[in-house]
Amino acid sequence: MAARAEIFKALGHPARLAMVVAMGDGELCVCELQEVVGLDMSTVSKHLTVLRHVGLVDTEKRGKQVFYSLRCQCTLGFLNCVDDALKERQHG
Amino acid sequence: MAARAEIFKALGHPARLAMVVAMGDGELCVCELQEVVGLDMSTVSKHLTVLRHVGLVDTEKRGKQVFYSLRCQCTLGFLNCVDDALKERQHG
DNA sequence: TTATCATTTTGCTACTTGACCAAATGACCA
DNA sequence: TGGTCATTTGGTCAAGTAGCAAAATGATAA
Repeated sequence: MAARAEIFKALGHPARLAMVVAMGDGELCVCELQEVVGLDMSTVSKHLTVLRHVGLVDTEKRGKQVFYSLRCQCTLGFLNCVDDALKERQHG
Repeated sequence: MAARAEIFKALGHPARLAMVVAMGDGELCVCELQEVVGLDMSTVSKHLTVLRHVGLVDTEKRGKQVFYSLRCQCTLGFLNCVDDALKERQHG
C-alpha cells in the first residue's frame, strides 16, 4: 500500500502534476519542462527524479538533452475524473 | 492545478489510501476505518477530514456514528493502472 | 437532566518536504 | 583536449505533516 501511495504522492504537487499534464502531448526535455512550471532548473530536476522513481515517466537521453515522457496515460484519464469531483465539490 | 494536486496529495498517504480502498466495498464508520489502518482514532479522523475536504468521500451521520463512503469510483480504477505501473517498474 | 458513546478538535513534538543557490558531473563539438 | 551547455547533487532554511494524548462536541439513552 505504501508503494501505491508513493505514486499518488508523486502526483500530489502542483509542479509535478503540471509537468505530467504537459507530457501528455508528447515527450519534453528538462528545459522545456522548466518553462512549464517556472522553477529553478535544479528544483525541476528533483521533481522529475521523483516522477521517474515511482515509474510514472520514462527518460531518454539524446544528445545534450534528456527527454521525459509519460508512461501511464491513464493518469490523464483519472485527472478528468478528478476535475469532475472538484466541480461537484464547488457546487455542493 | 493546485486544487487538482490536492486530490492526489490526499491519496498519497498509505493510511488514507487504505481507507479509500476499504470504502470501495461500501460505506464504513470511523471505528471500522480505524481497524483498517490501526492508528489512533484522532489520527484517523484527521485523515478522513483531508479526504472529505478534497471531495473524495461523502459523510453521513446516522445515530452515534459517522459513515464515510467513496464518491469517485474511478479512484479504484486508477489504482489498478497504478499497480501495473508498479509491476513494470519492478520488472524493468 | 445526566451519563455515555462516537467522533472531532486542540496542543504538542518529531519528522519530512520544497525552495533556492552554489558546485559538480557528463556529453557533445570544435 | 578544452569549452560549453544541460542536468544533477549537496547544503541549508522555512514550512508543512503525522502521530498520540487529552479536552471538547454532539447525539442518544437512561
